[in-house]
Amino acid sequence: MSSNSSYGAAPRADWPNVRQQLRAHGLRWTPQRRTLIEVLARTDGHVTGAGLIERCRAVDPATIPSTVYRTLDVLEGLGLLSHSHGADGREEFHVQPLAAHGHLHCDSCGTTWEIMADEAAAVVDSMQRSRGFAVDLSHLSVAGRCAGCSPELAG
Amino acid sequence: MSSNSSYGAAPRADWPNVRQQLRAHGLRWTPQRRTLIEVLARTDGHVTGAGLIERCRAVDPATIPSTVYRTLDVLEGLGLLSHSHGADGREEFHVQPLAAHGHLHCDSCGTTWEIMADEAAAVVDSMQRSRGFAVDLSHLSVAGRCAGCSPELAG
DNA sequence: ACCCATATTGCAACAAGTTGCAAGTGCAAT
DNA sequence: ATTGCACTTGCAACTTGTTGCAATATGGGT
Repeated sequence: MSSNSSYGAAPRADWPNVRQQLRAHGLRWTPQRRTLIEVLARTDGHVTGAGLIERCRAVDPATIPSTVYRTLDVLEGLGLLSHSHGADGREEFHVQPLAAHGHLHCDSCGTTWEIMADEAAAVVDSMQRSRGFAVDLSHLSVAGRCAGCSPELAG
Repeated sequence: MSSNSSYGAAPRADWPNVRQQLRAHGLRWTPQRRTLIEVLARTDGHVTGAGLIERCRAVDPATIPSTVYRTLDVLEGLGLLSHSHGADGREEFHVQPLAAHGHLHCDSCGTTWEIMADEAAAVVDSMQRSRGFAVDLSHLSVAGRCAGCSPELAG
């Protein structure tokens, strides 16, 4: 058995206290949730639902998909993570980093970039002004063609 | 130019000539495609893939899902329609109207609005300038909370 | 330590798509 | 009308999620 001492704890979401947060909401701490949280704590950035299930199975082969998806919902409710839909519509979870952000996805090369708040200000402000609509930046996913793949440069 | 009040039975896609367009691309005209196109010609606005299949079955009960999805891909390739992903990630097809546009979806009340080019100019221009990224407006789907559902007004 | 209310789990069925492949068919040339 | 190529179809298996329900387990109270 490998002693899982400090694994280089990252200052991301407050994983060590998830248990308290769950309890504070009348929710429970279960082995299955512990597994998923262990995986999430090691996760850096984006993951798809399927990817998460795969990693959970590495920890506990008995992992059931529906349980993972449901726990993911709960954790999103607690604000520990958010999800959006990639260009193919598949779910993409994002471990809550220091700031909410959207994504830019190139249909041609498949690369994905993050759009931080200042860059997205254009949309956010515009929708807020013209419609009073509050854009959910963490769920924003913009598709198109990146500079490197643009027709002009590609020839 | 913000006077697009007449948005009714406009000269939508050129359905009568789809056959010619297919042929011009070395593609074929089949009964199954004819069925789907017949349905699309009657369709006004947005539809989900499942919804389209359902309508096709009303015309031809023998309709097979994969065939519909594949034909949809072909038609999208011809530029006759486009698709994006709703807030739940499900596919949403859009019969090509007079202009490409994105969508605004309220997570609270579920209403969806169309964002026309001028409104989306903020994002499009911003991404083009800062990253040389060409946003695909027809695939853009922005989620958030509308004015009517905003906490301030609702409380 | 025991109880109990109810949050969760596991399972199976279902829904929306996607994909590989062999059989079928449109259509342009002959 | 016939032929042939390659575009299409139908089918089945698979992927990603979602949902209803009965069985189980968590955690506060005693």
